[in-house]
Amino acid sequence: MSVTIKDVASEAKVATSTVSRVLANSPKISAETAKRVRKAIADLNYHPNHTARSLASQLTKTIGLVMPSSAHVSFQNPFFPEVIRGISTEAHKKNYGLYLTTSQTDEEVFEEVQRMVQEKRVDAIILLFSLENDRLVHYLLEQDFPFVLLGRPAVTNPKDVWYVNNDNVRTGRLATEYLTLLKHERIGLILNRSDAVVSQDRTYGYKEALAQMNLPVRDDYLAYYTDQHTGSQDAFISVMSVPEPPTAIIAEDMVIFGILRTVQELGLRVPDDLSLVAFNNYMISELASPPVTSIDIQIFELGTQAMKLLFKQLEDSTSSPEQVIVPHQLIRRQSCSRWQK
Amino acid sequence: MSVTIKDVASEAKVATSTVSRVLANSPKISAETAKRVRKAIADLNYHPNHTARSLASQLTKTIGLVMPSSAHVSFQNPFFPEVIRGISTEAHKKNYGLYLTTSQTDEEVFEEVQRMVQEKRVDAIILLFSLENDRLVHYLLEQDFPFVLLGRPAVTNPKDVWYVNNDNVRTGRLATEYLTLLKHERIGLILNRSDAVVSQDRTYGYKEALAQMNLPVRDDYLAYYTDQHTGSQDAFISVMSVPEPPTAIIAEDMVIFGILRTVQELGLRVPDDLSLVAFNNYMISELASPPVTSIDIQIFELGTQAMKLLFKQLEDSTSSPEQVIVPHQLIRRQSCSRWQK
DNA sequence: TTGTATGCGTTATCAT
DNA sequence: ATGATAACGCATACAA
Repeated sequence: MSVTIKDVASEAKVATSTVSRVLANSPKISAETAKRVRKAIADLNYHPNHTARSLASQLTKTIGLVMPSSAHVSFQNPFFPEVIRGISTEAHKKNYGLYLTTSQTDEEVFEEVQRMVQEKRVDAIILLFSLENDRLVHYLLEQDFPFVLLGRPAVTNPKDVWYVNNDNVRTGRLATEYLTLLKHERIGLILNRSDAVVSQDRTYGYKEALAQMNLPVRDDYLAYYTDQHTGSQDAFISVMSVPEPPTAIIAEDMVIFGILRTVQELGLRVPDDLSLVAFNNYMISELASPPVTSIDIQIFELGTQAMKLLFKQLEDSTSSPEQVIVPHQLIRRQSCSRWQK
Repeated sequence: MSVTIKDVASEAKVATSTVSRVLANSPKISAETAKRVRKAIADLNYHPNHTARSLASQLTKTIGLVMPSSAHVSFQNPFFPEVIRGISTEAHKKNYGLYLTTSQTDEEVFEEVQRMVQEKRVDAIILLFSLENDRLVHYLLEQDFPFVLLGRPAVTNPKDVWYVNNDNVRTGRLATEYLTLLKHERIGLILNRSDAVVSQDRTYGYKEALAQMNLPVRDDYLAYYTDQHTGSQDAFISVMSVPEPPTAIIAEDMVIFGILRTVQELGLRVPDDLSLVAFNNYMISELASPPVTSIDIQIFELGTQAMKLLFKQLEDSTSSPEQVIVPHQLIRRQSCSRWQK
């Protein structure tokens, strides 16, 4: 078998507890013995067993990452890799590990989270998405299990939960206002699954902006899709097929990309015939032709902030929940133009 | 504290070992007591502690996933989310968890892997990429630690390692041959970091195909980038700037996407002025305008196969290494046309 | 079929 | 400052 703390202890002629103290950099240890122990550790190439440590300390030093069910949100969405990169960067600094959970259905996701919690597989959880009536949030709150939500919590008392979010009512409004300033009066909005809180917030902001300009909210200018790949195309086509179709469309980058192609097939030109504003500012919106105006939401930053918030919570579990709103920014490119009928 | 196996044992008036056996579905347990124990488990809402289990059984039931350093391969590459989805699907069936490691530099990646192994944090590892002179493969081989490589191992004896791969010499050749059949004689190849084995294999296949057609291999038609975002654009521009520039380009989907835009800026048309063949067939190549001909490599399948191979290896560690080659397929779309000078 | 006892590799609590 | 020793929660060899 592999070398354990006992081997180190006997090699350095001390007790295991002493070795443990050296490992923990305990101050009350003589420089003398510390040195001897370290030498033994090096000589034997000893490395503490993580599982045994976890059991004794009751800490796994692991964070559970919960992805949305792949049935709904395509893994193709660059949001997740990027936010995980942010989380990972921060977690790494404190030697925390990342445990990833990915399931097909919402039900399976819930079960996996339940297992993580009940089996004490992780110390805390980051939910990478927020849904309306989210069982996960309720469950974790109820279990008093440390977690951070990425997105706005759709619960009765949001201040009870630690979360990181963009102000998506404002991103929705900003996209819309920008287009109305360009004299657009018929603006379509295409978003993913309607039970996503982010979709709801953006819709709300969109409606606010329209109301402010005394423009009507037309339901046939609104579409939600579930499957990003096929659904978004359908949504676009249906929105464009109504009488007096929109002169501008707002949607996520990934969707805009597909739209760009359909637009071309229809013989339309962007931005002359149709203006486009995207959310999220993935790399793709910069590379598209034409480059697409998009609202940057600082995904990496969302990740680092989430991890930071989680550490805060773990350090002092009695402290009251904190929230962070990451700023957004409209990145203007070449997909919008002034509308002249 | 939470409810343990002892609580269940006393509740059901049996020994802890009996409870443990029921949990393990041991055959030598009377239906009677099994029932009583299960009731106690349900009543107390007992769930075995994963850490304690791991320590006693010396099994973590966790697989370590090793991503390439984010400094090199952008996380934006949809390959990773998709392959992880495949791995996850298979892992889920046997109740294995996924531990994710992501680092900035190659050095950090190595250190993280070392820690995973030494601290026994995972039972096995899947390397999601393969590099030339890969320290990781050598290290894991040397440590006799179970792992599966995604890609072709660049070691002296590949048959020593369990791996899943596409035949990338053939994908490289296929892309090239397809273009030569369309009468192209000047074909550019743009790939990412030159120390990636997949890039080397595709380059090899490309050269094979050219040789077969008695076409010269021109170094100025070849370009490698490290940063996908900016580097690939530079690579394309430099390849197109040579005397007698290529009439066709082969590259990864993500890169093709950027190329498509540059092509438009240059006033060229695809496929009339330039033909394009992509590798990997990400969703993006279908949505591009025009839709891009791409070689599908079944990324999801790569993931499931990797996990299956790993399970095989864990079940019988004495068995000799196995390899799986996942088939590829040319998906023809509208980015290629016959060349007529 | 079931119970007893020991081990898994640490940390933490008492002593000294 | 250091050493014994008891947890931590479960699995398992051995007994019965």
